[in-house]
Amino acid sequence: MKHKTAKIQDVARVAGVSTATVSRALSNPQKLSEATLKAVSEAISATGYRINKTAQSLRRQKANAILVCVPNLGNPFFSQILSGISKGFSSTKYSVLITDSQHLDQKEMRIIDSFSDGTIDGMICLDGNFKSDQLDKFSAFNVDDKIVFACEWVDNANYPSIRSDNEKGAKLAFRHLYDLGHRKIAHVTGPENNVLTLIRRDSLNHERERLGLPFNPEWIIRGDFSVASGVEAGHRILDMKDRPTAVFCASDEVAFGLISALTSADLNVPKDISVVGFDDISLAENFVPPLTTIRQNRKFIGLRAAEKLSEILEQNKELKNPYSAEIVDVELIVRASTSRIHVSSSNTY
Amino acid sequence: MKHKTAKIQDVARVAGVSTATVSRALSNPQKLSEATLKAVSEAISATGYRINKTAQSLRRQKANAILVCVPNLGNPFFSQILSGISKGFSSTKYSVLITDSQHLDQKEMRIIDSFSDGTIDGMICLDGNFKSDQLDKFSAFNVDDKIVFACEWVDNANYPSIRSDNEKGAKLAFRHLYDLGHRKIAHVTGPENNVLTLIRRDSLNHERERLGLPFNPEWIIRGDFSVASGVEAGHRILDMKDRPTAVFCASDEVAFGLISALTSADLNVPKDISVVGFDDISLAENFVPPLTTIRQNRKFIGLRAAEKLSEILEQNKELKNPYSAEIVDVELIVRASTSRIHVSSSNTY
DNA sequence: CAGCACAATGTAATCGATTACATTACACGT
DNA sequence: ACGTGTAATGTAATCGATTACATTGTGCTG
Repeated sequence: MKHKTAKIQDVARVAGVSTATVSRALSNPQKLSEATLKAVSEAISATGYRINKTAQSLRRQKANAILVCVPNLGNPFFSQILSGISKGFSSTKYSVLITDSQHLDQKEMRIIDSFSDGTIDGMICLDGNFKSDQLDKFSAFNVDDKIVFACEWVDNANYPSIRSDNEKGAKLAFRHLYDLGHRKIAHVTGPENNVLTLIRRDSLNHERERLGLPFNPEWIIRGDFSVASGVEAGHRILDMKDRPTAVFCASDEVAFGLISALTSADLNVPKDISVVGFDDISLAENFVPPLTTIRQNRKFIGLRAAEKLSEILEQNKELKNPYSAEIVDVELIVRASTSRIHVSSSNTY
Repeated sequence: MKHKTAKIQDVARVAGVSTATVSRALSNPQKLSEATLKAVSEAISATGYRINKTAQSLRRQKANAILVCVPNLGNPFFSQILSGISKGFSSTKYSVLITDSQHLDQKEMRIIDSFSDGTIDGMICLDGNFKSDQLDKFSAFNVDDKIVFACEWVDNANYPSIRSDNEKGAKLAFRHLYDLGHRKIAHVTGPENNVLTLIRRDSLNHERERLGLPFNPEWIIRGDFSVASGVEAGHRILDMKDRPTAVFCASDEVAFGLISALTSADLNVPKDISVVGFDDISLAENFVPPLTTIRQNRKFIGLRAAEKLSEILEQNKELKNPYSAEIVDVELIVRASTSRIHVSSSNTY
């Protein structure tokens, strides 16, 4: 028994009104009399009517859907953000689409296509890796004002964004190590062309200079936020003649990899080397040892990004500050992977 | 300079043909002459035409979108599956929507609504927690044949599914511990109403009985796949008078929490207690100690689920085996969290 | 060369909801 | 009693692509 689902015509017939009235009952109920409203609502129950969103979208020229562009869906870092975004849209009429931009060539054109074929109304972009010619295309196709960046962003481009206070995070991490007596502090960065890599590294270098600490270029180790790059960095550090006494990692995963490598080589964290992460992913608290790290409120960032995009899409008049970057506070979480510098491991200097 | 995007009418005018011809050029090029095809394709470039998928969907009565229902988007376990699913659909015309079913009441009706309002054509469900009355609704609304389960599934319900060989996984884990000399083997389960919990626990119990090992009901500890429940289980084990010498955990996260709790209490894993996980999430390899676990190929499961749903949605004739469960092989990955039983920790028995 | 098959293309209805504009009816002021 | 404003509702065009059916033209057969 397969019923063809009822359409607005059927409801109209059953209620004894026109389709216009049924439509109004749904979107402008205050324009109708009590009696008609009741008749329509009964007809809707009677027929089991469900609105057809495709027809509605076509007529209204609005998809009621947004896209989340994730640099790498397989990376658990993004799941919390996604969760926040999903929550932020759960009480709205928007559907949430996802796409993995990692191995997507011509990603900017794919995105533009989704806008121009009417699939999406807006986008939250967790991927800050766009070149200026790609952004120019966004402008050329008039989609640039329907994009919000979250976590990552693009420098020198006027897009609204929600992001952590990375500068403060790096500074907190560095100061924490400094306050524990560490002077030889290494840093495992993110990938080279990444805004987060830059801002965290710059903030760290700035603090180091300000405090007049020694600098050894070897101590800035290229990573890519992954566990594997942490392991790799661990091996590099083990090989150094002038070993740092503490390492600030650009992500918790890097810190895990690093600790794993150091531990396998019979070094003790934090006794021999202190390690600080960045993110405070759920496992950080129960790593061995529990990881000292900078907490980013990823779920909140996702939620706010969703709210911000909603505002933009629903706006009737101009927003006051459409292009502002909203900076979300971070927090130093001290656990057991850092400790006061051990005498034997500190060089005189 | 805001261009109204060209529609099929515009292309038709520029190419000097009818809209029908343009449409055919796009979907049935073999029906047109070389010359017209060329004219149309030139007109398309000239006008910058992009098809309007909303109009296409309305006319074709097909959304070209699928929904992935995730029990908890914030749980990194699902990110790999999502990544596989996304990859599986990346070369198709389907968009991928996501929804978090965790705190969604009437989730089955929300899903049915998405089907009947034309938002989606099919669904991949990672959430096996549906009661039979909810499934009955799926049948009543004729959407039951457009759903594929992945990882989890529903017992006694005829849905296609892709899932790991959980039975074998539990058996491999148990046998591994047995072969290392362990006889007192505990198990931290998943949440009570979960199919994975059941199948893994049953498989374990079955092996235990088969091998005639001692059973202490205390050794079956309720968990919920989370790190926190692993920590909790760790405390329970520490309090036992008759401690197990090895623990098989229903997930890697549980194993991490457990190891973390045991280590904090100055027990050594694996020397004092061996621990096996399940999943082989990316961090397992670099935990301290590296975790012995059962590898599930989550990305592959996601990919296959995508392929299976595609087949179902594109089918013209009946599929041979629409309701089959596809079982994906699992693998025991031996790392450093398990070891041969230590004499001092083994009771005579 | 009539008749027919078939290939190429056009005409117009259609998918289902929305909404500008038209109509109706009733209330109120003069 | 008549004009006028307004609330409630209806009529029909519209969003943009698809496709059943109609039409045209070409070549081939007997």
